[in-house]
Amino acid sequence: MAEAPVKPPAVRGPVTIQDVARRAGVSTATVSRALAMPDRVTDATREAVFAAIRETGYTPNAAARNLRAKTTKMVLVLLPGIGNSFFTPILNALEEVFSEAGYGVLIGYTRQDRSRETHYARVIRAGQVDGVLLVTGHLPRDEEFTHFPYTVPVSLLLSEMPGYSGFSVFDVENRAAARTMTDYLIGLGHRRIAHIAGPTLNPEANERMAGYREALAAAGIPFDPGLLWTGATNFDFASGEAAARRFLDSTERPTAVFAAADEIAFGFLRAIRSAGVVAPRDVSVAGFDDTEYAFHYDPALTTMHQPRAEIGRRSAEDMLRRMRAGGDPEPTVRVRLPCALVIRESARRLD
Amino acid sequence: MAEAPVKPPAVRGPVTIQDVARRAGVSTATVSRALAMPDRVTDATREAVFAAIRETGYTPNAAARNLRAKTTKMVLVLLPGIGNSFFTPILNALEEVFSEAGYGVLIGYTRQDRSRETHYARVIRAGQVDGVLLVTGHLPRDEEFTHFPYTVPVSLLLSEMPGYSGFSVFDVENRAAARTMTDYLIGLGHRRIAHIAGPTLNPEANERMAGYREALAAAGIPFDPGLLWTGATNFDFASGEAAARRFLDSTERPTAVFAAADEIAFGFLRAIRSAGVVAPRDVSVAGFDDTEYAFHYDPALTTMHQPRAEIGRRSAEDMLRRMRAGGDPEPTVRVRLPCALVIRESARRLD
DNA sequence: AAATTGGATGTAATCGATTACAAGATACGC
DNA sequence: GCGTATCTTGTAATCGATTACATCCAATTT
Repeated sequence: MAEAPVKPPAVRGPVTIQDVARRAGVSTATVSRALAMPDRVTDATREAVFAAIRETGYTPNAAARNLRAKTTKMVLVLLPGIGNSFFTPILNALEEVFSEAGYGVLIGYTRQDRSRETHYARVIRAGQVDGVLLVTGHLPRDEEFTHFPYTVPVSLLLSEMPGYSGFSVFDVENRAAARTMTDYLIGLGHRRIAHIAGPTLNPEANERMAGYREALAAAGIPFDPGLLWTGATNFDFASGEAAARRFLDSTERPTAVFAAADEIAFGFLRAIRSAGVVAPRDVSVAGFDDTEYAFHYDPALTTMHQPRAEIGRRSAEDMLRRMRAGGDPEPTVRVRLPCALVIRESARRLD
Repeated sequence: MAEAPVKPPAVRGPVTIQDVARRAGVSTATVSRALAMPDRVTDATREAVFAAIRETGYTPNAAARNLRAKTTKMVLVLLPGIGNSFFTPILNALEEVFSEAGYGVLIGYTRQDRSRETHYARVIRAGQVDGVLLVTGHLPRDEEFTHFPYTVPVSLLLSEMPGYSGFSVFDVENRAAARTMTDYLIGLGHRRIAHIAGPTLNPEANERMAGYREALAAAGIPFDPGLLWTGATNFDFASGEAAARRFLDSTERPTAVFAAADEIAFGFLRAIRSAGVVAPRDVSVAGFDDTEYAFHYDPALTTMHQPRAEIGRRSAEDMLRRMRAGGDPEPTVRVRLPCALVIRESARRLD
């Protein structure tokens, strides 16, 4: 008899409200009430119920509760599924707010795949979630989304969908931010400034491009189509590398390059370095996003800070408000946050 | 009459199996059967049911199904909630396999917070998920996890838990990998090799440290405690920066530094660079993980590749197998994958 | 032509919680 | 001492699907 035997949990298998009621000597209704409205039962009853719950290790069955309450306490977050480290702060903030409020966070990666979009649309229609947050840049191509009102509240994060309505939108002032960055580069004395644009079909990418052109125009610098590098299919390293080939092949290279995303800038920086071109010595480079690596890269990247965590937090709070409203047509909101210029090492004053 | 009015969906609000049954002129049992076992109903009936489903836009209610079937088709993935870009490939692979199999992926960030761990333990006990994947490095401190068998299958990813049993474990050969890396640095002519260890309490960090010491011993290099830099609280930039201060203050600096994680290496690289020390010119640096930035950093990082996506995929497949087994005590597995040395630019032969 | 077989379908119980309603108990006022 | 208001608790319906069992009908066998 070397050690005391480990005492197994009192009850194995699913403990139901019936078990608790029997043990506490009350009805299931009373157990339910003791849990939901503790002050509607006598002190003695409450004690007995809680004791029985403790002894049995009871946890209410979620499916039964959901069925009755027509609510699931779950939200679905749809992400594109590529370049995910960018989305991490958003996801983190969302999980923080939602789990605090007792909601579970279901994630779905659509990977731009239509069948995966319909898959998740079915999850929504099946009443498996109380709300949906789209961080994909577009609506799932499914009937669920072709008509307003939707069965559950829907929010758009980081991008808007002109022409559609019925959801809250949380994004940043892409155009103004790109304008600010370009103004900054111009202020450093640059006049031949290239822009590595994001995906052509992406609204944010186009806003950033517009901001870039706006700044040039305001400074009286004629727009040179040869310095607008499009063709990116994503905000990723590869797009930066493609741009680097263009840069290196140029007869007259730009003195500054403004990338539509940090990852694009990193891909660009790495690729030109292989050719012996170093930023900021030989060319100034700026990014957009202020991802965690912007600070830690070499050179530290001058970029526009996007308040990703704040977008996550605020959209989660708005979603909670709308979900709690029940079926009522709770008003949606349109939140557009400013970005902040973060000056680091990768761009410098032109000699 | 400028445009054709948009036709709203046939039915608004939740469509139940009753609605479909009524419309198809059959009983709810038949609808259910037409869906679950199409060959057990006549062609005509099946047609009628499917037509009714199409017309009404019916989707089975998940809660009702879960309640009856005692299954939720959901898995919970618990993550530490810090340094998340490292976990992204795992999460991606998990979502891919699970959603393909019709399972939803619920994420939870524990942030090492006890209350958050119990929160998610309650989610598990409530029968809200059919399986749990822990990527947190430790078991949630909750009664649910103090006794085997658990209510649902549990798997451990990236770390093991000596002394506990009942779950499948998927990790990498940390010790052998660290040995290989250290051997490689020794092979480059280095003898004063420092190791920036991971968190003291982290088993993987300790295995890597053991591999480092093993290699030194095998090469006949006496272990110098002054070159084992502990004190990291996480596998993050900050720990690398702290190590950099130690490096810069050293009277006799090591010629090579092996960091227990890529992010630690990046933090180290950036901090020494501020002091004018450049890798690999002045010091060779190696990492561990092979995160996406290892390739894109400057200098490109020599590191050990951890097959994160494969860990995600294989653990998901094992989990599916165990969940499908129902309540039977399906055997667990122990998968330990090898890492691969990835030679890039940050470490070089000692002159 | 009657008996038997098998396939298709319907009826109703079931999963586990919540909650409207009913009933019982207690206290209070007259 | 009795009626009424208030508070507590129990009974039973309900949420929407699945499925064991019963039933019905047509095809096959004798």
